[in-house]
Amino acid sequence: MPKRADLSATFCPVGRSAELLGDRAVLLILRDLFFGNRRFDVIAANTGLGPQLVSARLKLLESEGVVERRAYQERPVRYEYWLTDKGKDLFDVLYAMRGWAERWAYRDGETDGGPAMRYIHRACGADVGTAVVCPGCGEPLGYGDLKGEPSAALKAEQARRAG
Amino acid sequence: MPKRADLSATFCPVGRSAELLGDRAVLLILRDLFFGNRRFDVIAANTGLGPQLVSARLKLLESEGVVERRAYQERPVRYEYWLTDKGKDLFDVLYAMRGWAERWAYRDGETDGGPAMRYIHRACGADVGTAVVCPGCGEPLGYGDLKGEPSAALKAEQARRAG
DNA sequence: GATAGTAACTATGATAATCATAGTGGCAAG
DNA sequence: CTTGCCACTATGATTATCATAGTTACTATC
Repeated sequence: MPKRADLSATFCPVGRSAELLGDRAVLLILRDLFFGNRRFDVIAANTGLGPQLVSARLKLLESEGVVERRAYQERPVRYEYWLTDKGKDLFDVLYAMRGWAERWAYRDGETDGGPAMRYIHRACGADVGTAVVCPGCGEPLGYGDLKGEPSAALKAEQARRAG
Repeated sequence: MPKRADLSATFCPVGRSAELLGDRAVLLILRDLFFGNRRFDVIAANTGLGPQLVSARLKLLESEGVVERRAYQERPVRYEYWLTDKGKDLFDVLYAMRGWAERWAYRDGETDGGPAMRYIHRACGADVGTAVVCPGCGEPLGYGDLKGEPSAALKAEQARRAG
């Protein structure tokens, strides 16, 4: 590839987002961060990405202010990666991607009846399906309002990757 | 690059979406399609992508059932690209990306006071800001419910690209 | 009827991002 | 003092991307 064209100059908001989010590695790493995986090796294993790519993307995300590197121990110094407020605010995007995939990206019989990832509204306990507004209580759904539960098939896959 | 790793095998819904959406060119083309640009050359000019990339991605989107190619004239045969239902359902993702960028991706003074792209709820006329539920009437917002109006700066940029 | 124009692509070659695999540095535990 | 853990960096083959130019199939103008 040549140097990838720079979109940060555009005034279009989708273009600006695409500059960061139009990258498979970035999306997968963000997914893991939202899932609560904060360690380098865990992210690398679970995304299936090589360490070089993970390293490059985490640096990028940090420079964009989406991710923050925190030492969780000295001697030897070890780091974890945490989402900043700007990063947490990307939840809506990932949640929309998940909703679309649940509706369109699975063949019949591929999931065990339900969605690949089930979300429960913490406030009222309702299964929200793929809605952006809780079907139980009508509240808008954002980061922190939801509790995710992977299906059996997804759990098995994650266990396989970690192992 | 080597052959890009295949994510379509994963059970994770974000992974499946990322397989298609984790690509700058795909996102930009989708943006244009939602904007109502359906002609090859218009899309190429407005996205700034080379014709080869546009061609490859439109073929991909068509094979994924997101886009449909329709002849709008015979002799010579000319095609337009239309979003399918599966494609239109991606609106939530692009809208979430736009919302995030409006909140985080502009420096002060870069936009002329308002957002780069303003959305009005057709049903009640309210400016929805970056909300997923109309702040005026409380209805959830989806594709077709909104009317977009680019800011002066964004309009100027689009005119420049088209010219 | 030769030339110019339009729309939707395809062809070519240089560049650089990606993957797989292996290796490094700092430290603790056995 | 060897093994293991964790967070990376280094290397080399592969291939996607960009910029630019060219092609195809017509219609319209001179």
